[in-house]
This record gives sequence, C-alpha cells and structure tokens, in this order.
Amino acid sequence: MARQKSPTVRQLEYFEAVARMLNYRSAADELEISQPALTAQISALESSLGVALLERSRSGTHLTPEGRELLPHTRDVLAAMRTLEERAAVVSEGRQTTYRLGVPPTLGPYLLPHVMPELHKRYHKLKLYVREQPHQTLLQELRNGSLDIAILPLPVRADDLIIEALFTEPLRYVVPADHSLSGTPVVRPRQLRGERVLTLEAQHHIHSLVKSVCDKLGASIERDYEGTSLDTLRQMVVMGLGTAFLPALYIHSEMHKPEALYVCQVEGMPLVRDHGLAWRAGAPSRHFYRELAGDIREFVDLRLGDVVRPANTPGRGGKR
Amino acid sequence: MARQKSPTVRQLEYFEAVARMLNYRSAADELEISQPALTAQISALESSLGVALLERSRSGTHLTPEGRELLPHTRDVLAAMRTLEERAAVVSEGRQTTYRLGVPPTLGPYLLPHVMPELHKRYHKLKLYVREQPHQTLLQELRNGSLDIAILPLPVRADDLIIEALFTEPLRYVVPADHSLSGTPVVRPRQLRGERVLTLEAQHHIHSLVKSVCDKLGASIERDYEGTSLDTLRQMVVMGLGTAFLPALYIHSEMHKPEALYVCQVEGMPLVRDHGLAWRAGAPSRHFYRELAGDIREFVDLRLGDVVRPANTPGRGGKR
DNA sequence: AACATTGATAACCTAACCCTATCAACAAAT
DNA sequence: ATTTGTTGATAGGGTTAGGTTATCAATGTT
Repeated sequence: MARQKSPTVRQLEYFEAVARMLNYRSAADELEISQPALTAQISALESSLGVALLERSRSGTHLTPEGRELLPHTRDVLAAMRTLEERAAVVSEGRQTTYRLGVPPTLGPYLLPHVMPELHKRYHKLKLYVREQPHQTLLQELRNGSLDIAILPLPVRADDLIIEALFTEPLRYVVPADHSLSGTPVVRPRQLRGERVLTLEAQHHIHSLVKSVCDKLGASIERDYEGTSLDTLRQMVVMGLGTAFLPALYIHSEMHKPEALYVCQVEGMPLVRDHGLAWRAGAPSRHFYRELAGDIREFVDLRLGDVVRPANTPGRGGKR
Repeated sequence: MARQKSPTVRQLEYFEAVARMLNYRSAADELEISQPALTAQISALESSLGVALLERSRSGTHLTPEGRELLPHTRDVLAAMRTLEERAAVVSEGRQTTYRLGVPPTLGPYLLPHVMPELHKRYHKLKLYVREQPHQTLLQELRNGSLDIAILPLPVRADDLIIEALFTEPLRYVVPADHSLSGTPVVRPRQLRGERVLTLEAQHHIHSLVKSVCDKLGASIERDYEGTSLDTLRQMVVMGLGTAFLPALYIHSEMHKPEALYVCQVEGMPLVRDHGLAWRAGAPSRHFYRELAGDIREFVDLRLGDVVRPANTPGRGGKR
C-alpha cells in the first residue's frame, strides 16, 4: 500500500533485467551487483508500485500477469531516459542546438541574408531562432533570458553583458529624384541646412542618431511623418515628403535600382552606426558566442566589405 | 565529462521544477526540500549529462539553450514514469489485466462460449488470453510460466500446483444411424463387447480414458483411425468407421440436430471426465484464481447444469 | 544420497542525500 | 551612499538508501 515515493530508474533497470533473464543471479551478474541487492530493489519497486511483478520460486522466476502488463511501460521509461541521455551527449558537444538571436528591425533583414548561409556552412547543426525587436526591447529580453545573444547598436553600457563590436555601417543621405541635390554625389554639410529630414519613430536607435546630426547641421526633423520601417521611410521620400538618412546595408540590399531616388554622400561627415554582438556575462556558452562574433565579422568582411567597415576590435589586438 | 551514471528521476523532477519557476528557492519550496539540496542535485544532473542546463546569476536563473533543448525530453521521461505509476495503480486493484488461460482442445471450444460472457459481465476489465493445448503441454506451460491458469483433466498430481475441481462431464456413446444399437436410448455394457471404438490420438486425455473402458468392456480400440479433433471423430462415426465416446459438452454444443448419428447412454457405467482449474501454488494472484474457479463452477451450473455435474468441492464444505 | 542452484535473510558498511547555518553578490529602497 | 532583502553557492553534520559478504532453506540434478 506504500505508494508515496516514485520508483527509481535503477529499480526499473533491475526489473527489466530480471524480466528478461527470468533469473535473479544472472540478472545480478549482468547488472554487476550482488543478488541480495537485486532482491531488495525489486521488492522495493513492487511495494512502491503496489503490485507483485515477479513470481519467485526455487525453480525459476516468472512474470506475474501484472508484471507482464507493466513491463512495456517500464521499457518506455527507460527508452525515454536513454533518448534524453543521447540528446544530451549530442548537445554537449556544443553548436548543435537552437540559440535565440535578437536583431534590430533596421538591421536584421539586410544583414542576416548575407551572414546566415555562411554560418550554416560552418556549423552544420547550429540553428538560430531570430527575433526582431527595437534595441531597448532586445536589451531587456537579453537580460531576462528570452534571448541568448543579440546584435545591438553601440555603445551599450552594461556590466552584466559582454559586448563585442562587429562592424561600422555608414548612413547615406537620400533625396527624391526631383530634389535640388539630386545628381550631386557628394554634398557639403551646409547644403543640408533647412532640409526636411524624415526618420523612424523614436524607439528606433536610428532616430536619435539622425536627430543629433540634424541639430548640428540645422536641418529639421519632420516629426509629423515618422516611418515605422525603413521601407515606409523610403516610400515617403519617394513621395516627396522630405529627405532621409538610410543605412548603407538597407540601400545595398533593397535599392539596387533606385527609381525616383538619389543617394548622396555627405562630405566629411562620418555619420555611421556601430553594431555589436551582446550576451550575458555568465552565459555558459560565452566562449562560443565570442567565436560567433568573430565569424560574423569575418563573413561581413567577406561579403559586405565594400559596404561597411570592420569594427575596431579592442582587446583582440590588431586584427586589421 | 563524467557520464558514467544515469540521472535519477528525482533530479529530473528537480530540473523540471527549476526550469518552470526559474528560481531555486521557490522551486525548493514547491519540492519541499531545502535550497542547497536542490542546488546540489541540479549540479549533479548537469555533470552526469555533461551539459550546463541552467544559467545562474544573482539576478534570476535562466535556461541555457541546451537546457531548453533537453527540457522536453526530461518531461518525456517524467510523463512515461507517471504513466507507469498510473497503470500500476489500476492494475494493482487486480482483475484488470490479461491472464493467460490454457484449455484442452476437447473442452475449450465447447465450454468457454458459455462461461466467458458471464465472466466478462462480472469482471469488466478482465481479459483472458486463451490458449488450446494438449493437457500435457498445458501442464508444462503452466509450470514454466507461459500460462497463469489452466483447465486440466483430473486427477493431476503436482505439489507445486493448486487444483480446484470444477465439474464432472459424462461421455456419451455415439453410433451411426444405421448401427444395430441405433435407437436404443440405454444400452447395457455387455452389448458393447466386440464393438469397434474410435477415439482421439494418444496425446489426448480422452484416449486413455476410453481405452481403459474398452478394455474392461471387451470393445476394441481402433488405432488405425484416430481422430485429431472431436469433429473429425464425429465424421468418422458418420462414415461408418466405428462408434465413439464423445464428451457431453461437445454433443451439447455441436450436435443439436445430429443427423446420421445416434447418442446412447450406457447403463450403470459412469464414464465421465473431471475438469479442474490449476495454478502455481506460489502465484501472487492465487486468491483471485480460487475466486475464478468458484465463478466458473457457478456459471457452469447456471448455464450447463443439465449437461454436467457440479464437482465435489472438498475443503470448501457443502456448497450444495 | 550427494551436490549444485534457486531466491530470501542477516549483519554490516559506505556514500548519497538531506538538513541548518552561513556566505558573497546583487537589486531595490531608503 | 547606505541599508535591507533576495539571489544561488558553500560548509559541516546526520540519516538512510543501497551496497556488500555470509548464510539459509528449498528445490533440481547427478
């Protein structure tokens, strides 16, 4: 009647062995324990299940009908346990499971298509679950464990996170095709004075970046028309609502044939955003994350070397 | 790297709780153990799996990617264990599982159709796996555990078995329709002298029974034509190859309209076979088996009372 | 009749497991 | 800036689950 405590896995292994061999001593041999230990564990199992599993006699041991019924369920438990252990053995090699990666919506769609295929080539079993969120949300989700790693706009100050710089991405100045600056490859900063500049909603990092530049140049942020994505922002420029600063990777990815738009450089104006990979300082996989950061730098340099600049990588020495 | 020993169920329960609550102390509360004990068991689990499952920090606990991957497998093991325990709880009530019943081929098909429906009514979840074998084989299979119970021709002498008498079944004398005794309801023993009597192969219990009677009466066993079943035996009588003694239950079940045959009684000749239910003396379900024997007696009396006689039931007193 | 083999039992030992008490690190509120 | 409360980790100690060897009675085999 004592049914308070669960059977142990060991007891189930013992039962399975005896049920298979129908002999306590040889089962004990196989299990590399003594026969009395086996007897004791089987008895304990029977009393915890409240059922007689085996019929003992001096002339051989048999399964009871109940034991016959429960044996398959016992094997189910053992099989599930074996599956767990095998899966653990695979996963313990690392780089074989699903990591949760957060990216800002103004970067992910234009960066990841270039990086993910290379990562997949290098780490065959690695899977990345990608989640797009505003950078503040990314930071929060990284902290609360919803994300394992995130690509964030730099600088990030946080003691509890490790941040490894990835690369520096210029912003380009985009005007409508019928704009007075259209056709001018390199514009001077002063030419921007008084321009109406469109940008994204304030929650996006790019907003504050563009705002501070505009303040410096005397251009005006058009707050009545804020884009919710880079694509809508571009459409608004096409429609003649104003001009905009757009990230180079966006332009590279989405505007191979820019109709109705003209892309300029601003002279002597290093308007850029920096991206870094971040993870919790205590994350057990931190070594792999650092490796990942190196991989991403490598692939960006390889496939996007003419669009973005490699990050300064302090602490890693001159990696050029 | 230590992966020698399996995780314990308890460790998996602990892991599941922490993964669910993401807090050691409250998980420890729920599990009704102290927090240090929980810490220790989780560490042990991680080292036996060779994987970090949880990322501890003073500000909250998170699953690692590997822990996230392994958590469902952990739950699988726990679910399988719960299934086993539930199944055991059901089965421990008794009368709910499959018992293996052996019957002689000259009895089973003619007895069980009358008994099984009643048993099913009384024990809703009980299942009987029925196996037909010659009685010597039944005895052997009962001993080696292939069968749990068996209906056997009495007497059976075996210290290691319990035998409970069920009922006594007359044998009737059957002659072809054109036989000289056809139409004689009650024949005298001496009228059988010189008759050719057909019977089953020697492995069947009925063979020796019939043989000893024939020896006594001066009838001759026809060994060149031995039936392999009661049905073929009947056909042989119809064909005029001889006469036969057939069990009353067979006649009751299969010969409601006996064409080409005539069934006699032999005066003052108690030619009968006794049937008993047998099980191993040490069988944990022996009390239920004894109950079963009583049930079978009851149902036989109810449905076949005019064909067979109740057994003398020594040791149970006058159940009359 | 002698011998080997079955599972159960006795007596004992070790280590697994839990406890309480305490710690250092951090968060939040003052 | 300091205090207070909470986090998971660690230390020291006690109980018992689970192992051992030695032995038994019952049974099967030679």
